[in-house]
Amino acid sequence: MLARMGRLEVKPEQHAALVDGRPLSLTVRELQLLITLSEHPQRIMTREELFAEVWGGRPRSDDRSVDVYVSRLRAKLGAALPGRRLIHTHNGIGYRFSPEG
Amino acid sequence: MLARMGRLEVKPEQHAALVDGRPLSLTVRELQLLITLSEHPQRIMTREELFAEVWGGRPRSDDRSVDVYVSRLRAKLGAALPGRRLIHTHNGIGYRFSPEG
DNA sequence: CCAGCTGTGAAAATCCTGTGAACGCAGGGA
DNA sequence: TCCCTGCGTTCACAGGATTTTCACAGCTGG
Repeated sequence: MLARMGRLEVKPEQHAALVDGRPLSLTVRELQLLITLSEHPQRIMTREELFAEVWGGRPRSDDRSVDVYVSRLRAKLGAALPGRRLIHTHNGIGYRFSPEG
Repeated sequence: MLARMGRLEVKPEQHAALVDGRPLSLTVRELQLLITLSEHPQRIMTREELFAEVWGGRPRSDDRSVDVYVSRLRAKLGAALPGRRLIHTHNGIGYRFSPEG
């Protein structure tokens, strides 16, 4: 379970995510979220699915944790890979990880 | 309930429609409409039928929602599949989804 | 005590939806 | 031919819904 997509590498067993070989400084939650997303490339994942994988259980109906962590993750990915948008929003549904454009 | 027609794939349970494996960015309504149409290929569906499936209930007599969303859907499908017309108009009746030409 | 992580609330930004109206097009009749 | 009519297509917009981002307080480990 190791993934390389372009300049990004995700290594769950090493608790690491690398860009051009350099580790991103992600928190545990951010890394779990990135791992979860990257394990299902091009697939639209609902908030419920993401929450279940990263936090466990079901989110409160008004829980915004997933959104907040997607935002934080985007900020760090965006800093390391300017001009790329790896995580796409699907309004009313959830998020999709797209390693290639 | 999964449908593949040529380069187009409709996956209701994943809230997704793919062209060549890439998700179209459709809104919920657009996707519901595409799902409904694609579940009845080659069949002419009236506005009333489409409205009932996508919006629920009956449309006002002068409601243009179906037409507007067919137009929006065509625009996005046309962008992903140039030169193809998947949704045909049947004047005075409704619309027909035709995956093959 | 300090530094960093976490989740929550709320404001700001963005997107979706339905509606009215304008536009285009084809057919019929004068 | 020209005008009118009916119908479908598309544009524009306002209101509402959803997402993004920020700030903050609690917590933890050093």
